[in-house]
Amino acid sequence: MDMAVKVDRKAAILLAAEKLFAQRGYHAVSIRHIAEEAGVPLALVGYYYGAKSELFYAIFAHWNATIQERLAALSGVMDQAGPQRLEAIIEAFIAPVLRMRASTEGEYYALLVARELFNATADTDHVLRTYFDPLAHAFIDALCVEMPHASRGQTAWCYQFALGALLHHISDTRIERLSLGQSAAHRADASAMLLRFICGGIRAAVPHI
Amino acid sequence: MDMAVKVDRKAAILLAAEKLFAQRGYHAVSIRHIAEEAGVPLALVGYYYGAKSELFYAIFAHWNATIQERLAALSGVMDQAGPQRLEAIIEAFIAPVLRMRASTEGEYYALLVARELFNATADTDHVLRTYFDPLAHAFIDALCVEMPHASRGQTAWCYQFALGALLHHISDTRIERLSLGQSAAHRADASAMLLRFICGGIRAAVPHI
DNA sequence: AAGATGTTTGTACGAGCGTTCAATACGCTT
DNA sequence: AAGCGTATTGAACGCTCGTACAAACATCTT
Repeated sequence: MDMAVKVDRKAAILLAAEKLFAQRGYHAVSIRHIAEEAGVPLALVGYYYGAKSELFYAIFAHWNATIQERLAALSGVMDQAGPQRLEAIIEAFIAPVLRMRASTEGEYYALLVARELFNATADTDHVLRTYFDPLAHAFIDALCVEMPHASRGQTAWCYQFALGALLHHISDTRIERLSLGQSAAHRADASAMLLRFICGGIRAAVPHI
Repeated sequence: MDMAVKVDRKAAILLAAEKLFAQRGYHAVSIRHIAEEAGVPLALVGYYYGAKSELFYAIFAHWNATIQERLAALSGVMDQAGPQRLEAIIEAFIAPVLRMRASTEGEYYALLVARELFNATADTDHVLRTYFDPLAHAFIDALCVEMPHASRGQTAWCYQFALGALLHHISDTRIERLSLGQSAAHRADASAMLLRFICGGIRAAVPHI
């Protein structure tokens, strides 16, 4: 007669870890804090995920499918050529991230990625290399195909510039007060602006033929 | 007869804190670690700087003069108009940071700023508002003057995109392996590329008249 | 010589950390 | 009912953390 649904406590722990790691950073969050957020006893965290670092890795392993989707979307774009293909490539680069950031399920994962991709330390280097280097290489490859006159060094720089703009946009908390409250009217346009910013930036950064 | 020079241990502590905070993040660094890096006993850190958070604040207070210099350089640029003034504004925005990142004195401070400006948490919010919001407002103001057809919301977005590209470039550690070793030949051009990227991005992001 | 002022140090405290483990409760097949 | 593998729990371990403090030392004025 208990109306309470059987909740997946293992998933609740992962979700709580995602949220807290994203908000405060790995080292600022304790396992006790995660357990409290998830509503489970302390020892259950270790029971399911082992050490704290393994819990951290489990978050990225859990979302790995979304990276595969992004790779698939990119190769779909590269199958056909066209005058606006750079826009399509960048769209495939930023749209899934922005969508995830706006969703309730992936909100904190997107924030966490922005955090950890940006501040690469010795701890997070493994995650970066395993999950995100392939993605980066795929997009840089695409840029090289799209702009044959550019060297890989140049396209790699462009990718990093674009990634920086995207990630900072993802984890931004200042736009409201920097725009003196006038950004709310344009928030819906932010994705389109970012797309134009990155494409225009790339075209201006690489010397034309 | 001691040949050892009298070293400024207070400065050594600040320098060590700068380096370690920049490399590993505030919460991952202990005061004992800082003391060891500076070559002083543990208690001396607290004697000079008080609590750990105050040591953190002291770093930004110490470098505050460089922010004033950046503000002065910007207002110097805004004094005269011209067709390439956007380039001059962005140059005033990124050049001091890149120069500082390349120097031996300011290397870790630049890294630390990139870290903490990006990952704004409750801890660092005070630093962000006190030292870097005025700088951001000044550059957004300049962008509004340069592009009167754009709203402040739009220029604020542009500023954030540009800041993201700059900060990620500052703290980048992946470019070497992402470019398959071909970036070294272009590293000297990185500043110029970033300048063109940001200016081209801004011009493409905001609708023309 | 004596004292005052600022530096330096070893040490200790309480709190919180990650991790472990034996003990218990549960859900299922036999 | 008994057995068994999984889930769950409270308690404890050893350790490191930030911070405080009194004692020792240096330097300089009186």
